[in-house]
Amino acid sequence: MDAPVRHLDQVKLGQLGHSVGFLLRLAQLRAFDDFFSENGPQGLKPGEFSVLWVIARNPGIRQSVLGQRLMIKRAHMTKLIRTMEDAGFVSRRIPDRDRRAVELTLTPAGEHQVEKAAVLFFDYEQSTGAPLDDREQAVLVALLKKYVGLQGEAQG
Amino acid sequence: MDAPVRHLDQVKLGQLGHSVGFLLRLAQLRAFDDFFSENGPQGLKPGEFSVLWVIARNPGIRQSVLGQRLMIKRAHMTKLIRTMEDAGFVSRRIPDRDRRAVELTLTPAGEHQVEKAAVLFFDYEQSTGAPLDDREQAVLVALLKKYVGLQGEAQG
DNA sequence: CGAATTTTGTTTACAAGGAAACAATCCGCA
DNA sequence: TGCGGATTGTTTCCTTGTAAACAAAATTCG
Repeated sequence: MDAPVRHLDQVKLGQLGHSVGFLLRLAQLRAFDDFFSENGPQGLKPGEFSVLWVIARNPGIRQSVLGQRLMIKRAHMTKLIRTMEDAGFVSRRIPDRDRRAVELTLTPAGEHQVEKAAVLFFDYEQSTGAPLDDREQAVLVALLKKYVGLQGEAQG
Repeated sequence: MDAPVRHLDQVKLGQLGHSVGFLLRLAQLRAFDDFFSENGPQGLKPGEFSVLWVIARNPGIRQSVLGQRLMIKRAHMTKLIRTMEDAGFVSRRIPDRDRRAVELTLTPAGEHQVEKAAVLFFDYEQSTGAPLDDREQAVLVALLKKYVGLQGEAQG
């Protein structure tokens, strides 16, 4: 116990190894890495996919509501939407009732893109060597939903 | 079902609401927000704390090993360590056996800072209105550990 | 009505983090 | 010994995301 730590599994984490916040960060990085090793860097990035996916299920959704649900800040959402608009995937509409707002819908190209990407996005989660079996993964999902307050939401 | 979605809990997430990757992102943001609403923006940031904490428990740890364990990329670790060094919390030492490497230890000021911050960091997780009870939180932690491959590691 | 406040989105400036190229050192092996 | 490759850390550049100030429209409430 005298030589400096030089190997990964000698590192002592103490309480940190039991910290929800720390483990969440590691887990997210892992999920991210898994995703990118499956689906190369081509195609939609996770954030872009989630935006298109939610617009597809909620046509005409307001930009602010979309941002709140996905926890994307307004400043960032502006850039994200502009990128998707430039790519020809979403169209913006200013409603008459509230001319500050922006209502979002997918273009046909956007619809097509989401369909294609959805297969990759939702398949990799199961197929990839996720170290959890189905039961464990279900429990994890349930706990995370409760943690983030996503319980009785409309999900259809 | 005709008017555009304008309220948060009307938003339909579909499969996305059951996605581990998506939920992990939301959860991490929530944990982050919780932390910053408890402990103001003063003091150590989460990344800085984790670095100091691990150095405290593993004096002389190499910068590369620290980065691997905390999943911090080398380029970023360089900046983090420099910041901590400038703050007077960390000292760097080039060992003779391998003059590429850097061995890290805390200064007395660094030790003191970690002690002080640890209270905040580990207390907020329990105390804050975490929507999970103790049992649920324990299960969540266990599942996350398994997910990230943090099982038999030394944690003392 | 009409001034103060709030909401919505954009812009601008910045911080956090990652990718790639680089320099220095060490290791393997003929 | 010495050359090729791997490791370690740094630098530079770029992407992602945030904070703050702003503009325009809507809302509140006297």
